[in-house]
Amino acid sequence: MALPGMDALQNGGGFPMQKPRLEIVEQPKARGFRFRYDCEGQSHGGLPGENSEKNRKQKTYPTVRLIGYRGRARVMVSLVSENDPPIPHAHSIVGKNTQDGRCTLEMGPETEMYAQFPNMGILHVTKKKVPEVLTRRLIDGLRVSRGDFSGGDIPLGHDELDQIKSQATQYAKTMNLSVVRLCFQAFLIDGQGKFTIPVDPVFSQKVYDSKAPSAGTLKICRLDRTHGSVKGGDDVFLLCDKVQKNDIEVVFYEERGDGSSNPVQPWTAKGRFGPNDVHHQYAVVFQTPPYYNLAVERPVNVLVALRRPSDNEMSEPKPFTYLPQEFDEERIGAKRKKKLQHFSNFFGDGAAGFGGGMGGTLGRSFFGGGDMSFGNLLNKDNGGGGGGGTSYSGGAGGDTTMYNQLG
Amino acid sequence: MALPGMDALQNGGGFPMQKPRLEIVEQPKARGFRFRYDCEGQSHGGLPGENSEKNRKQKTYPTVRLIGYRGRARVMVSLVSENDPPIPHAHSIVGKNTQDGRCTLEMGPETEMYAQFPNMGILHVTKKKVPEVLTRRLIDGLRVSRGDFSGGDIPLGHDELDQIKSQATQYAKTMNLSVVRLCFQAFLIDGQGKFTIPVDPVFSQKVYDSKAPSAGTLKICRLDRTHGSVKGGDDVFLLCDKVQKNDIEVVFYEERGDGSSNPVQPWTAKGRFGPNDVHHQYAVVFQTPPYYNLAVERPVNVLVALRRPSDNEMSEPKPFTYLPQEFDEERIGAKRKKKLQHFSNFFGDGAAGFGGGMGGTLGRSFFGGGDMSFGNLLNKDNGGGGGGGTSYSGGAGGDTTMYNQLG
DNA sequence: TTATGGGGAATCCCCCTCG
DNA sequence: CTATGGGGAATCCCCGAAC
Repeated sequence: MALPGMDALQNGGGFPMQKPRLEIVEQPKARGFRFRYDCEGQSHGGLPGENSEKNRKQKTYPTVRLIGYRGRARVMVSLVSENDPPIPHAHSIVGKNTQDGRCTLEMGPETEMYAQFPNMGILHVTKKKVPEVLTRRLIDGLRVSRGDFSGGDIPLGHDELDQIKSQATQYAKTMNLSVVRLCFQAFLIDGQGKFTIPVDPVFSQKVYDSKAPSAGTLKICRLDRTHGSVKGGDDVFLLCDKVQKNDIEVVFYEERGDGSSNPVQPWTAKGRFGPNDVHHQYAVVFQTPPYYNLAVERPVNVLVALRRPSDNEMSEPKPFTYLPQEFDEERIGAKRKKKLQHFSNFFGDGAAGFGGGMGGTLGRSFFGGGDMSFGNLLNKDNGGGGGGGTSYSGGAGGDTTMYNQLG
Repeated sequence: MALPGMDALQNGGGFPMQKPRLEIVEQPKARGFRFRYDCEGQSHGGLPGENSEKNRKQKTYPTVRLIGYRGRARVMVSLVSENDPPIPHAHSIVGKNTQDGRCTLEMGPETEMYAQFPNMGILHVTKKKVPEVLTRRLIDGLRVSRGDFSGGDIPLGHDELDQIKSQATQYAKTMNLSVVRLCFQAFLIDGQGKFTIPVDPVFSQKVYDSKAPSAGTLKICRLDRTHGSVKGGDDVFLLCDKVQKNDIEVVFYEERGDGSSNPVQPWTAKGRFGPNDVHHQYAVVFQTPPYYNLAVERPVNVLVALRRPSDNEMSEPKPFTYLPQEFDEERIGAKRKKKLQHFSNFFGDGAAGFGGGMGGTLGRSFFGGGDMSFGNLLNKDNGGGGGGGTSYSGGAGGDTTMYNQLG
């Protein structure tokens, strides 16, 4: 009788042997999920799948499928850095079937070689503990790379330990704690009934901590007016979810509903405001940009949305209507003015604003090639600067001189 | 030669002996000063005096004066609980001349028996450390009460220590960390040149941590309109400093400038909104209340302010102008309506679906164009149609049940 | 009730501005 | 540059609706 693994690898026999591989059939939802600190307790909901329906049913969860193999296998999910090469992330996966920050499930023919991961919470490690946790992760990785699946400690020389610690400290400095990717690794069962035969890992799309100021979901909650002159310059108060004053824009654009493949670049323009018009991260006071065609004779429906330059995220749009100039003038024309003069001494005040912008990036290098073996972890090459050396710069140099739009 | 203390106590001799007492000649400023955590470092400015001018010079600081005595004395300031009986507060005074949370200065004839305390910072202890700090304070107090001014440890029995700890734990439970009072204690010099003769302590008014959500200074930063109909019901977007949604009101009132002693209770009314109209603590969307006299024929200037019911604090007011009804009607009258018909196909059905919940009634909301002389006087009209009954429900099903005012 | 979600309090960090 | 101030990030706590 053939070993189960080999049998499966031959795909039932007859076909040329196909290398088993993991496929992500449901990505984790990129935005809207909140990483939780240890102190918050667990059970605040699991990371949903990309196609999860927010409101009612239709909950989905990250799911992988093993292709080119039929038999027992174990799938392990862990967290890795947002950028390649993937390095273990300091955050942990918590919830059912988790241990040491990873979540492990078994799959087999009875699950059609699918593995779905509901109930994965992401535990947000505190900044202070990042080096400590990373050290542990590196040691774990090293052990596994040596073929030791025991989960126990492994003997490390002083040099090795020091090296790992310094490496962890290095990683800690640049690790972005508001983004992770899921790393799925499968192990096929071997002749001794142990899951030791590794399949190449696959990495999910990025998952952003919804509580992070730089990654939260953009949302326009309220607008104090939904109509304005084609000439622009109307003040609008916009209430929103948390934004950052140097990384937010108000975008006006026209919907192109006349054909899904319309090649015409639609009109867009930015509301005009400065960092000081962003009120405590929750409101923006801006002036409407002019519509591109001042001569329209009928109201024009366009859309307004928030946009975050640093990652190009956009909010759901809200409708806005541009009113023709003529329309305008009729209202504020001669007759009106006469009336107003009458009371003119009672009024007089207003507001204005400016603009700003910024960004941030990340880069890193480590973890041999694209594969997850930690083997070269301790090799000589980690001192050399050759290669990725950029560090996170988000937040520093504010900018009060650049206008989002000057008119 | 008489002892200096006794001499002084007799006030130069001749007069009947007057018991020396401390008098607070400059109270600490009650609001606007921020308590700082240890981790924030010191030197963020000292607690100012009540009459300190915010902007430029004219800085004042808490000051006491010793009455009924002329000679050397030591004045010690410490923090005590907001309510009587005063118990030592867990926060500390930090800065110059401070030790163990207290600030000590000497005074004498050369200072006219005044002592001014500039540069007192208030160190905000963390919640976790409150019991520990209070224990220390109680022990210190006990030592002093035993006449031991050494500052060292004193022998305590097990029972005593336990008692103190339990007392401290008790206090810790109810201590309000966002309010303190200053406790001024003077000690006159004795025959041995030591400051051991106590004078009755005096307590300042309450000092509130400006960073505490329940005690911060109320401030209206921006209003999206400063004019509305005497009939009320106009939507106003108000941007403010941090408020709490269940402890905030928008108050309209008329200034009574016709005599400082006018006994007439002036008109006041409250803006109408629910907790859900308080946007993340930094904005309030409310409807104007009607003016008491709907028949006025000229605009009326009133004031709007934020008010916190829990402590009756009010913000600086902003002006608001009520416009006569007639004024209103002229603008939205028959002539206008005709014009609208012209564009009616752009709205109505489209408007409803399109609007996505922004402001219910579209009828008048077209007329948003900038009226030059009136600013945005007539722009914000979505509350208009429904006789004030409509609540703003932008997007997310606002709370329409609890109103500050239903009128 | 226990998952699930979310607002905001308590704590901490760091920037700008004004001499 | 420190003194003085202030915004907001990181961490933590807890409530109210949905099961």
